[in-house]
Amino acid sequence: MRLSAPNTALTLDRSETVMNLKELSQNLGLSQTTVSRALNGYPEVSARTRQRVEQAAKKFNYRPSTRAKGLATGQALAIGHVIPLSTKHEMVNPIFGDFIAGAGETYAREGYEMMLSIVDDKDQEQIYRNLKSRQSVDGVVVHAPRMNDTRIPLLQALGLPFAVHGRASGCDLAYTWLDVNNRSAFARATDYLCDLGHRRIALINGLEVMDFAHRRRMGYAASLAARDIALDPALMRSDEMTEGFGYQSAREMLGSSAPPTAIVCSSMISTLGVRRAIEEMGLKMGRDVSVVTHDDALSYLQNGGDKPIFTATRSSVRHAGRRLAKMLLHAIAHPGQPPQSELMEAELMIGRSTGPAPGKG
Amino acid sequence: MRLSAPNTALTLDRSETVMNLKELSQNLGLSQTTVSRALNGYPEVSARTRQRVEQAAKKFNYRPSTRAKGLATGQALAIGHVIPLSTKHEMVNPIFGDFIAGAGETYAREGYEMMLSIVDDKDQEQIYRNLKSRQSVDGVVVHAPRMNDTRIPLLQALGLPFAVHGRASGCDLAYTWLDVNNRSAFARATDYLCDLGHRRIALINGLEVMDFAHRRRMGYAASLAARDIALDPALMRSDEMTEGFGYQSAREMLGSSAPPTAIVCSSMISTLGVRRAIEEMGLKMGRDVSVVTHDDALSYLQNGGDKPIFTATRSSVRHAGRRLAKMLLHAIAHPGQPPQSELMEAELMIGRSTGPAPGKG
DNA sequence: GCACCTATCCAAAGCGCTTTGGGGGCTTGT
DNA sequence: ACAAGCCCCCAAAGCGCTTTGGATAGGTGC
Repeated sequence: MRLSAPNTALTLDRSETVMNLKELSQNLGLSQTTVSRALNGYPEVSARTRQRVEQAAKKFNYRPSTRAKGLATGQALAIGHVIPLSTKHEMVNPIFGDFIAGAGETYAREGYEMMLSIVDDKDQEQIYRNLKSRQSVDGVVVHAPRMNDTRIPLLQALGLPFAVHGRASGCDLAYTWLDVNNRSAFARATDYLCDLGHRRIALINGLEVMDFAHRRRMGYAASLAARDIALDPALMRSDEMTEGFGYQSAREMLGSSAPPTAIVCSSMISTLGVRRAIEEMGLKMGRDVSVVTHDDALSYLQNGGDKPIFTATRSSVRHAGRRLAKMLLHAIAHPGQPPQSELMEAELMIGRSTGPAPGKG
Repeated sequence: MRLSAPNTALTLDRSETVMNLKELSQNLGLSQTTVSRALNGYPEVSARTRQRVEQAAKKFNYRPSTRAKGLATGQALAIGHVIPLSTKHEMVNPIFGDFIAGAGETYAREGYEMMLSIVDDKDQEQIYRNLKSRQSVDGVVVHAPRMNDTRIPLLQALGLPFAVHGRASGCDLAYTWLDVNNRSAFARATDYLCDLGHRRIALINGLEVMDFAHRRRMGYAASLAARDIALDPALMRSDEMTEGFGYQSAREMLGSSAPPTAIVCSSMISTLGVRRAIEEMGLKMGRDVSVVTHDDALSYLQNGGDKPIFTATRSSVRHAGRRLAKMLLHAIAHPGQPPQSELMEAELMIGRSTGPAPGKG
């Protein structure tokens, strides 16, 4: 016997069937053409008729089938997000949640859907070809671009509209992108530490095949170079930004014979590991070791308010999602126009994790 | 004047055009029927012809249009994931990334696509009705069920196949679900602490309108009750599981006149905040304060290997994603069958964050 | 009163696929 | 040699929508 919840009793029967345009128009005694036009805001329909149609549509809970509409119009009203899966740790970048939440807001507002594929690097090309030839999306967002990323020329060749979250150094094509100014952010972070008297400044970075990580290192290096501080390979680490990586790196570097007095770290998550290492070693963050991190403003990892825990270069990845989605939809709606791009400056927020270099206060 | 039609724009070579069945079959000198059958593995096609067709399809990079195929078959070959956005902090649950990575694996293997909507609670019902009437998905995954969750009867009434990640207490309908045994996990965690001599054990829990959080508290309470330890409201917190919440709660409770000697925490993220509080107060985790957390085995937050940092009840949310996706696809493929469900036991991993109660070692 | 608009509405042709209902050839059995 | 039986293949209908190219009716101007 089927149990019935409060309001389901009557709906169970009719519920399985979905009303279509034909039925709706028969119901109204109108042609499909007129009903379609009424609902899509065409002018060839009298106000009275339009109102009747809209009421009936609401009453019968009618909404056009995406598939049929797409087939007829040639649009998918969907955007694909292809999220690369880091093969090494099978890691899904923790920022995707927030980025996608931002993008999703925009899509919802514009009537688009979001299609997600999480794929291994080796399958990337196939996926894009699939998306194109199956025509399941009107465009795609490229996540986590690498240096000389091959996806960009591929998408351009395929003629599938796309927008990149970040940029790809070494790729001189024109395309739609939105990026944080990683270079200047990390230069400023390093400058700030230098100004506090630090000379041995470590960099705990993401994988440097990733474009953002490469740019961050450039910024870091430029800042040190400007003060004639030589780069010390022993103070530079680069890997996937897990908590464990931050811990491990900090632990090793701080335990070495020539430890850094400050650390610049590429991710809040890794920074949590850095803090763990610092405290485990009986040091005090902000006094014995200064830390600057990059903060993507993730919803579950707020870096304090007035007095942030960490000094950080801050840029909301969620906001980036919203913006980039808009840019892509714009590009899709105006195919002729040259691609837009946007470079956002991160703000340097001074928190409690930095202080004068030991012995220089 | 009409602007350049879609395929005449700045057409980079041939790329803009996508081959369709008609062209492919003309190219082969076969009917669409035969080509379609050849590609879909029907037996009415000779091996030789099938091979010819497959080769041509590969050569021309032909793949059937999802829309057209869906329209013809009535299937969407897509699953919807509707992710509720916590209105309070606009927070996207950090476990979604890993869950979705797991589910995505299954979908990819079975030829399904994943459709994501991130929506405010108030729009939930509309979204599900939309998904149903637009027929854009064959089924949906319900995330983050609450107690007496209204989505379950709604989906049942709509006749849209669904699977729930978790369960909804108070909902006595039969439906497909997969859950961790939260109650037993937290009972065991609490038992373990009690066995170590702890009597003042705090609970830092998720929002208790969420079903999982409610069950966890039940487990915690049952364990204490079994030892005649009274519940102390001052030791129980419940909110969204951010790092800040963990910090705040631990800070306040540990700083009170009757502090806990142990803490059970519902999330690794919050636990990082708990650790921060502990260390900031000059206490030592595992000696002054014991901590047990629940570990969803997120890819970027590994809890050590042989000697985990945290004692934890562990259950891979990614594995849950894989499994639940399979169960949903099964339900879709076999509409008549009664719903499956699966209760996974979390394993209790002993780490370095727990030790005998102070003064009882 | 007649030609001419304008305002509304409609029938029918696709969109690209699957699937039904045949229908030619070629092999068998007798 | 003829009918039956297969094996392969095809033409055409249909999925639910949009859109083209009229058609109809009522109002206008002369």
